[in-house]
Amino acid sequence: MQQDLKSKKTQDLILNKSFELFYRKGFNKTTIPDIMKETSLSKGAFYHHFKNKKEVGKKVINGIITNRILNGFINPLMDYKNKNIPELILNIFTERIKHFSEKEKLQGCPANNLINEIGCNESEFRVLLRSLMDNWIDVLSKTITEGVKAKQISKNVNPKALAICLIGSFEGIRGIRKIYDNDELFNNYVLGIRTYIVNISI
Amino acid sequence: MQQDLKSKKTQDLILNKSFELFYRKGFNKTTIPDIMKETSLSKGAFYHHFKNKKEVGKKVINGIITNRILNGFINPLMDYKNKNIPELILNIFTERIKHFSEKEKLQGCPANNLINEIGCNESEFRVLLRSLMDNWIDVLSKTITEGVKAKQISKNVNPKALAICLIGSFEGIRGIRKIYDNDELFNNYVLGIRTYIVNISI
DNA sequence: CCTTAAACATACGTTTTAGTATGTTTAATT
DNA sequence: AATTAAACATACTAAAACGTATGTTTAAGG
Repeated sequence: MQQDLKSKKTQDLILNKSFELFYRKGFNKTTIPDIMKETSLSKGAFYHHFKNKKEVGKKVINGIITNRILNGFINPLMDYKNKNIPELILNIFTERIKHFSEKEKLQGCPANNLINEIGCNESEFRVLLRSLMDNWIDVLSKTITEGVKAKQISKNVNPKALAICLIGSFEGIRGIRKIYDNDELFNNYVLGIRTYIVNISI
Repeated sequence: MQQDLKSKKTQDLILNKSFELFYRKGFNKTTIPDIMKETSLSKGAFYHHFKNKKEVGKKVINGIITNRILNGFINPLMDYKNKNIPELILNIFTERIKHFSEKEKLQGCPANNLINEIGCNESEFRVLLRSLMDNWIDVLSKTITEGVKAKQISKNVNPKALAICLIGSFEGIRGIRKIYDNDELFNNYVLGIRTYIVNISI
């Protein structure tokens, strides 16, 4: 049974380092030798545990990347009870952005990077990324619906449309931020979204 | 002098086909043999006219990609006189999206693709893409400012913040759309942005 | 017309990468 | 303790890519 643990540990090491490399260099620019250097393992180890880079990519999406979105942006939406929902949304989409690390500012969103790099070319990645996005959109829509029900948000608002605009703008800005060196873009984004949210709040 | 014309013609051919390939497969996945196959030219021709793929990339950004943004999204903002500016903005950011070709829906925005694929890793690309974005943000901000002056847009609106939110959401949505097969995302985006614009219009 | 240089094409050398095959070590089982 | 299989390491093959070097054709100029 201890062997299973060791196996799991090396697999996780490979997945974690692969994620870091995908995030930093992009999926296509990351080679298996790159991963080996980063893990200090050998090619034999890699091909013993994985079929190829694509399989690693799929597991990274389903594991690390999905968990990042879940922990950072979906789960915080779940416990909306006893909270002001416009405020909750502002917290998630604007307050949080102010505390991003330099790496997160410079390298954007791992999910969005993958979507843009290979979204339309790798059917298996597409499916995984899509269900991730579907889930995010769904949960956010439902939260907004609760906000409307609670009369905290104008009933003229289409919840799914708002959800998609929030997520889309967030990801778009995180992408564009990658070519800048300062926080002006983020600051303006925060301002613009706040105006939007304030205008639809009751 | 006819030789100059021919040279220009082959260079343009290489640049155009390269753009198509970058757009379809991504910059990193596109190889020089790919470009040669597409142009029906030889490697000799390529290296006679260009130093390497990176130089082609820079010229594609400065030429084709910049012109696409200029023609499609910046120049239409220029002649705002005698026009309702909220309406003009809605036209550019929402009406136009409805008439995108299948390719444009599936492959996203060439500029945004590049930004996300190599934005933080290729300093020379960064600079070019940034000045492109700076220009877009600037012109849109000024147009919005005119809208405020003309009392068509609420004076509570921060023009640059709105500009950045519009562009960011537009690019973000064009990216996410790449993993979907239908227009639902676009339709919801259009709804959400319309709500925003209507709310700040006078 | 002849020379020369530009506009290509072809062939080659080198490096990189994916993937495999085979060897070695480590841990579990009998 | 011996066996066996998993967990690696090392060595190798084949393919692809970049870039160059060299050959050939085409067009311009004297």
